[in-house]
Amino acid sequence: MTNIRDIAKIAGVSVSTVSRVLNHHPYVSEEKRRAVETAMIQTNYHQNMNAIHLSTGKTNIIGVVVPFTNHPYFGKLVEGMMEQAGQDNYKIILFQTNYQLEREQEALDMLKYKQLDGLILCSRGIDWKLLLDYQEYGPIVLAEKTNPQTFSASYIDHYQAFSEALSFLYAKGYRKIGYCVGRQNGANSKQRWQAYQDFLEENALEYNPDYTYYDCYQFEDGANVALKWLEQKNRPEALLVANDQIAAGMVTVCQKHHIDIPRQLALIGFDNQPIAKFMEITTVQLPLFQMGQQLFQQALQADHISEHQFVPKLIERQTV
Amino acid sequence: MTNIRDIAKIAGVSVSTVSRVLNHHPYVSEEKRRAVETAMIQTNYHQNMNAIHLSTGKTNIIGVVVPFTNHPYFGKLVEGMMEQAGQDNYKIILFQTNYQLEREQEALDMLKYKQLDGLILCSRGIDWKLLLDYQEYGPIVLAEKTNPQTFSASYIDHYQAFSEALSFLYAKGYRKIGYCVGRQNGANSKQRWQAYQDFLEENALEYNPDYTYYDCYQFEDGANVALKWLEQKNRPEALLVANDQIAAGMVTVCQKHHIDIPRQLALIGFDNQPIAKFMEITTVQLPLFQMGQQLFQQALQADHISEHQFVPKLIERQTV
DNA sequence: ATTTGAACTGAAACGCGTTTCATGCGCTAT
DNA sequence: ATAGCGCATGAAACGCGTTTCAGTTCAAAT
Repeated sequence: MTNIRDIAKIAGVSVSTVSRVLNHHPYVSEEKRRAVETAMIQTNYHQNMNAIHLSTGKTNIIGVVVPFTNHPYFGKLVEGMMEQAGQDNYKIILFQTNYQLEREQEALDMLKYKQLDGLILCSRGIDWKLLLDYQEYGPIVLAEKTNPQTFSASYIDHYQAFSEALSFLYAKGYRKIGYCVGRQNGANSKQRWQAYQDFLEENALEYNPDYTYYDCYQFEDGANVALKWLEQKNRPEALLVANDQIAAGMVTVCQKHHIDIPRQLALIGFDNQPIAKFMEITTVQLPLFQMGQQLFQQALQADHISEHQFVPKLIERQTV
Repeated sequence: MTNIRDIAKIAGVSVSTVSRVLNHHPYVSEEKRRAVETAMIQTNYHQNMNAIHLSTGKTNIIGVVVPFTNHPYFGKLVEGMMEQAGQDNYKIILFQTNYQLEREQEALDMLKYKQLDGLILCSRGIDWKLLLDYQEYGPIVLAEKTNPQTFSASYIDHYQAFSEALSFLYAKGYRKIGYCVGRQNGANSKQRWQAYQDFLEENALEYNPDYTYYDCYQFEDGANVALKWLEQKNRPEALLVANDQIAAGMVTVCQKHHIDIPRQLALIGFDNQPIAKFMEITTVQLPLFQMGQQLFQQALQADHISEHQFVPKLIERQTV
C-alpha cells in the first residue's frame, strides 16, 4: 500500500505538499499539484483514515445511545440524526443498550478513548454525577430536560404533552383516566408521572394504581395490556399510551373482543406514526425527526451548550 | 493528556513494558506491572484508540448498509448483528442508503480507507463488478444469493419462500393470486418474480399485471395498496405481502371497508412479527435475528468465504 | 561445569497524515 | 534602494501505540 511519502517521492515533492493537495490547501503551484495528482492516480493511493484520526484527534463519528434500535420512536429519532450526519459528513455508531448500564458505559468509554467526537444519549441510565466526568472528553447531548443546564439537550416537554392530553380527556368527560408507558423511572416517565399527579390533584380525582401500566414499548405490549384490561374489574375508561404502536396493539385486541373504542375505552397515542393515521388513533404528534437533527447538530457544537424544547401537538381522530 | 511514554517514564520502565501491561501480555514481572498500573491510575491514563487503530490497522468497526433503519425487517436484522457485535467486542456503523448508490459508495470507501474492518450489505445497489474491486480492502458480506460464490453471504431463499406460499394458496383454492413487494429490481424481488412466474406456468395460470404491487415497505404502503385494491375492477383474491407491516396495513383498511378477510381477500405476510400474531395474519417466518448474527460473524472472517441459507416457515393463522 | 531455554526488558522501527516553522523568491510600497 | 508581504515549498516534529529484535538474567538439564 502506498502512503503519502511514496507519493511525495514519486511526484518529486515533499510530504507537506502532498498533504496540501489532499486537503485543498492554497499555495501549491499548478505544476506540482498535477504531479501529485498523477502519482496518486498511478498508484491508486488513498488516505489512511486511522492516521488522519490520530493526527487530527477527531474521527467524524458520533455515538448514539438508544435502548432499542428496532423501535419506531427511536427509529425516527435516529433517522433524523442520520440525515443530519449525512449532510455534515459524519458517521453514526449506534449503541443498543436494552437499558443495560454497561452498554451505556461502553459508549462513554469510546468517547473517552477518542473514538467518538461526541455522544448523544437518547436514554440515560447512568448517574448524573458520573456523566459529568465524561464531559471533558467531548460533547454529550441528552434527550431530556437537564436542570441545571450542564449538558446540551433537545427534548419533548413530556409534562406539557401529558398535561394537555389529560385535560383533553377530562374535557371530553372522562374521569377514570390512566396511562401506559415504558419504564417507571426514566426521566421522561417521571415527568409524565408528575403531570399525572398534578392533573389528578387539580381535578380532585383519586389515584388508582390499577389505571397505570408499565413496561410497554411495542405493539405486542399494547396487545397484552388490552388483555389485562379486559380482565380487570375496575377498568380505566381512558388511557394515555406512550406510543402509537402500543395503542395500535390495544385497538387490535379490543376490536377482536368487541370492545367499543372510544365508548368503553378511549385511547390517546403518541408520535403520530402512520399506523395511527390508518387506525384512526387520536395521538400527540412528536417532531422526532427534527429532534434527531437538532440533537445531532448539538453534538457537533463542542464549544457551547444549548437547549431545545420541542412542542407536541394533539391530533384528534377516532379513539377519543 | 498522558500517553504511553509518560506512563513509562513515571513507572520507570520502557514503553514496551507498558504496552505489555495494557495488552495483558505475559513476561512482565509483578513488580513492574504494579508500577505501571499505579502510574496509570495516578494520571487517569487511557489509550488513544485512534493510535491503536493506526498501529494495528484495524478498528473493530463493521459497516452495515441498509436501505432504511426505521423498518422492522432491517431492524430485526440489525438487532441480530448488534447482539453478535457486542459479544465479539465490535461496533457497528449504520449506513442508511434510501437506495441511493452514493451512500453505498460511502460505506465502501470507508472500508477502503481502513475505517471499517468489514462491510455487510443488506441491500446492494452497486454493480457486481465494481464490488469485486473492493474485496481486497476487507471482507464484504451480502444478504443475497451470490452466484458464483465470490462473497460471503447469508440469505433467505426467497424463491423457496414464495413458491411455498404460492402453493399453499393454490391448495386452498385460490387462483387469482398476486403479490406486493418493495423494489421491482432488487435481488430478492427478482427471485420472487421468478418464483411467481414459475408458479403461474406450472399451474397454467395467466399473468395479470393488476395483481402485482410495488413500492411497498411499511404499514402505510399496505394501507394504500388496500385502497387501490378496493378500486380495482379485476381484483386478486389472494396476495403475498413482502412483510407483516404491509399486511397489517391492508388488514386495517380492509376492516374499515368491511372487506372479509380471507373470503374476499387472502393475505400472507412475511417475517412473523408480533403484529402478525395479534392481527392473526398468516405469515412466513423469517429468522432475521439469526441471519443478522450470521452475517456479522461472516464479516469477521476475513480469510474464507461462506454461504448460509435460512429456511422460511409458513405459519397459518386467519388471513388465508 | 556447561549448555539450554524460559522469563523479562528496552531500544528502535513502524503505521501515516497533519501542522508548524523556517526559508527562498518575486513584487510592491516607501 | 530597501523594507515588507504574499506565495510556494520542504524539513522536522507531532499524535501514540504495537511489534520486532536483541539482549540480560537466572534456573533447570546434562
